[in-house]
Amino acid sequence: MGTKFIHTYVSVDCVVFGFDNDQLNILLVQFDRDQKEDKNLKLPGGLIYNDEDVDDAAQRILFELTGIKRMNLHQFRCFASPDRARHPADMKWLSKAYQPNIDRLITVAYLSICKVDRKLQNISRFKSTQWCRLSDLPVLPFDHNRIVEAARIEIKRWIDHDPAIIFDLLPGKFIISQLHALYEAVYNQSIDVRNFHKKVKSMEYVVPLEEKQVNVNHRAARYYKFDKVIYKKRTRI
Amino acid sequence: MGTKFIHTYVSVDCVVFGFDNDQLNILLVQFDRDQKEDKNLKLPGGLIYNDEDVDDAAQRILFELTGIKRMNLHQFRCFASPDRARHPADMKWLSKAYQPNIDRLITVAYLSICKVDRKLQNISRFKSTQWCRLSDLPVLPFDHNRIVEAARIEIKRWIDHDPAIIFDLLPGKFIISQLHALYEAVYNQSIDVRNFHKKVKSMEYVVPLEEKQVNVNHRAARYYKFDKVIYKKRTRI
DNA sequence: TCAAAAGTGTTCGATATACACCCATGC
DNA sequence: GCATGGGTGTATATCGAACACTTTTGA
Repeated sequence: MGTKFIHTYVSVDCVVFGFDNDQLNILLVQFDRDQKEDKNLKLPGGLIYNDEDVDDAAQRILFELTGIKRMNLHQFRCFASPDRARHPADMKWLSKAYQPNIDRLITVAYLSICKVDRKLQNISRFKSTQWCRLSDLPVLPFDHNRIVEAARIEIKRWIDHDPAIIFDLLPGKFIISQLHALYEAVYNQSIDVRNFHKKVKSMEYVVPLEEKQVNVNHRAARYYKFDKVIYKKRTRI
Repeated sequence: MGTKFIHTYVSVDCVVFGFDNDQLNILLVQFDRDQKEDKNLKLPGGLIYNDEDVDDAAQRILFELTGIKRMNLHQFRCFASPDRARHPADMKWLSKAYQPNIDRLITVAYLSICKVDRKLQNISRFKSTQWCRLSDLPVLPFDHNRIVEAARIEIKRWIDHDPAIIFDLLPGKFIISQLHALYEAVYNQSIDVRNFHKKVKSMEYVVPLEEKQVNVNHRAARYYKFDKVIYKKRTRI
């Protein structure tokens, strides 16, 4: 009976979305699975500790990676295919990074978002972090490509459930066209500009600032900011 | 390093909803954790095997419990608090049911639904299965009460995402008032009868039958059925 | 004829969609 | 003055919410 049941390590993997150049990006980390392979990028993640909840592990890993203490994050799925960690190159990396003979590993996937202009402080064991456009994502190890696909679907549901989180993808001050492009990127469909302006006007928690763009060779756009306090009041009603 | 990372068993737990007497019910199993405790009810679940995906484990456990081959099911959350399996009574039961010294156990929770009038064939190691009204759920072991709470929230999202699954809670032929009561139970709010009839008429996949109630001491209600084929056509457009 | 549940329509407000032109700015 | 992106309003369709009475049946 003792060998019949799975007895396994558990990891968390985080899909951190950012927004830049009218595109959704995700945060990848560089590791050295095999020097011959060109990029060695993967989703940030790691094994959870004894006496650690998975939610806490995800927070910890994101903190180590970005320096951000309490990131907004959202668990969305456990990936546990028996084959997911059996590619030889992946097993080799696991042996080196953790310990030998890990032939199976289940992971709990998290979704998070982060402003791309935020300065990140990487204190993790990964060499470097980098933003990568969702549209030209490389082939990732394990089932990380599948995890990203699932995350793309999940982020819509998350934003539908709590519209405020979309503003975590933008800088503190933003112009309407950025917000517009972001909505288009998240929902992957084009949105009429006039209707979009109307929609934004109806969000009283998106407040216009006095500041406008400078030195642009077209009409300067007004900056807006997201007002958390107004938002919270609203949603309680 | 070897003892730093969690190395654990993994279980699945299933919250199976049924609908009866205008109420949501869930399927519980009886086990014998401790003869002194009165009921010994818990959520159906069990450890996953080596070489088994969690989704497959959930299917297997539900099959053993109900005899149903491919149940409609939906993973919704991993519960992994370090304390969740540390109540002495729970640990005692784990030792007996599986093996000694399980002090930590993470679980992946699934949601499923089942017609309560369906004859269930329990070939699992649990003594018996029984439907229990959600409104008078006993105190359950582990964090099963928390899991049920999370499932109540999740079932709304699931139905919003795929309206067809609500019909899995009803018998093949049903009357509008049953469907009405079901919606009220799931969304936990009262719904105007007239508006509800209108809504049902707009669902062309809910088709009226010739058959009506007999021997009721009030106007006989018409039976309806859910037409899967029409539903699938619709949603593709 | 009474009790009990079935069944039926209209109005209103809010929300989403479709659609095209002028404005400000730097070069 | 022109290229570039910023910003604006109206009309229509759709959807959800509110609201009360008549019908059928068995006892």
